[in-house]
Amino acid sequence: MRSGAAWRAARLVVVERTQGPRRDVAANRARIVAAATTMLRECGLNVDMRAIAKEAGVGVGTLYRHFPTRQDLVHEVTGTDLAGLATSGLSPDQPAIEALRAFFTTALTPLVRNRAAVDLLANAEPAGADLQRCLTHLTGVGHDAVERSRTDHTLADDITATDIAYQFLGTVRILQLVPQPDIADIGHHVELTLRALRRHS
Amino acid sequence: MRSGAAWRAARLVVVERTQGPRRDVAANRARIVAAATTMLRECGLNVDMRAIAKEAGVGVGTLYRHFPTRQDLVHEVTGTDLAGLATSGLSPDQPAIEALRAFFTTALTPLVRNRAAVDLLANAEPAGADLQRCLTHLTGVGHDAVERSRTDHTLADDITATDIAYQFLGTVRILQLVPQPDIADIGHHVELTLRALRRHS
DNA sequence: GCCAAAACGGAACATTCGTTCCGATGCGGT
DNA sequence: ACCGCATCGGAACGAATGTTCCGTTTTGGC
Repeated sequence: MRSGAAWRAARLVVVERTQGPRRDVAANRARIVAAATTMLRECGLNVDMRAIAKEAGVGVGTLYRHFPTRQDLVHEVTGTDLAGLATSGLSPDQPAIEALRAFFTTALTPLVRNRAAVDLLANAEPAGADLQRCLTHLTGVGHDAVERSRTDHTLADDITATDIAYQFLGTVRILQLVPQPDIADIGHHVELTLRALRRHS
Repeated sequence: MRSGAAWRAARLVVVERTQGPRRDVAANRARIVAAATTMLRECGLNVDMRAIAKEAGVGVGTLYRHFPTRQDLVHEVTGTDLAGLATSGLSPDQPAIEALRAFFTTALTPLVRNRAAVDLLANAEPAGADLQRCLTHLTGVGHDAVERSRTDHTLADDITATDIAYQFLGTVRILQLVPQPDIADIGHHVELTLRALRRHS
């Protein structure tokens, strides 16, 4: 046990951090994010944290200091790829059906190259928090589309906002099943989904 | 250690089993299947084997003697509920689109009350053996439908057998997301799916 | 009732994976 | 160059879960 005098001497060296984080901290964080991005994209949500740490060239302790839980890391990485879904809505000045086509295509295109993001939407437990948040946003978009269709009548009358949200997630699942989907596959399956929603004279 | 004479005496009692399994064996197997059916239906694929054994009133050892791996048990139980999918095809003497409606409805109705079966189809890894087998059967049905449509022209021209299989699985995912789906929900979402496949004059 | 084989129960083992802990390391201010 | 503290690496922990093993119990033919 240290004496009181020793404590006082030690305290003299206490220093305020003048600015920013240490250089190695920032570098490690960047390497972790880079490694996690690559591995989550390629392997899906179920990647071992140890594997990510190893790929990043750091210890698991370092990984957990930056991202206390697995979910924190997943959010950091999938946030980018889900942005097209989370931030965008229907562009104005278009019929409802065309706006939905644009929304679906824009949201799905970056998704299909990211297994983690697809897993998040296609395989998550129906009660999961992430999926619920996503459903809320999608239902909001669906609501806008139904509203818009009240003037342009491009959607079938029996389509609800919820239907649109579910159809989106069903399309995500379908694209997860297509091996190595390309732009044409996305276009085709979006087209089929739109036929389910569109008004047919 | 036993003497040689004792061994010989012991061997005299060896007897051929005249017929059938022991009574308790059959009873235990039945109880295991019953418990597993209930729990898998209600809780989905991720039920603890210990919980199934406990529910059945047997030890885990007994469970594993009857079903060496979890998959064996799952197959035993979901087989019944997937039968409508695995065994049935398109009924004859109907336009392709009507036959598909009947097939989808018949296959989906028993499914939605069985979380394990839904998990198997809606959340399985795209590369999983179970899903691949299912896809094969669905594609076969899809092929028949496309073929039939060559004479009755009730499906859109650009629909392929694969599209039909994917649309079915997309619908399973949608019904998994609907909270407590009833017959009306199944009918509605099947109807939407059929609009994606049907020819629109 | 006796006994050996069959079946049983459930503790123990093995593996996986998220997370925590702590002694070693090295950055940065003096 | 020194030294305290932030940071590091990775062993260790704990929980969940599939599977095995073995001492005990039950069954059924004699």
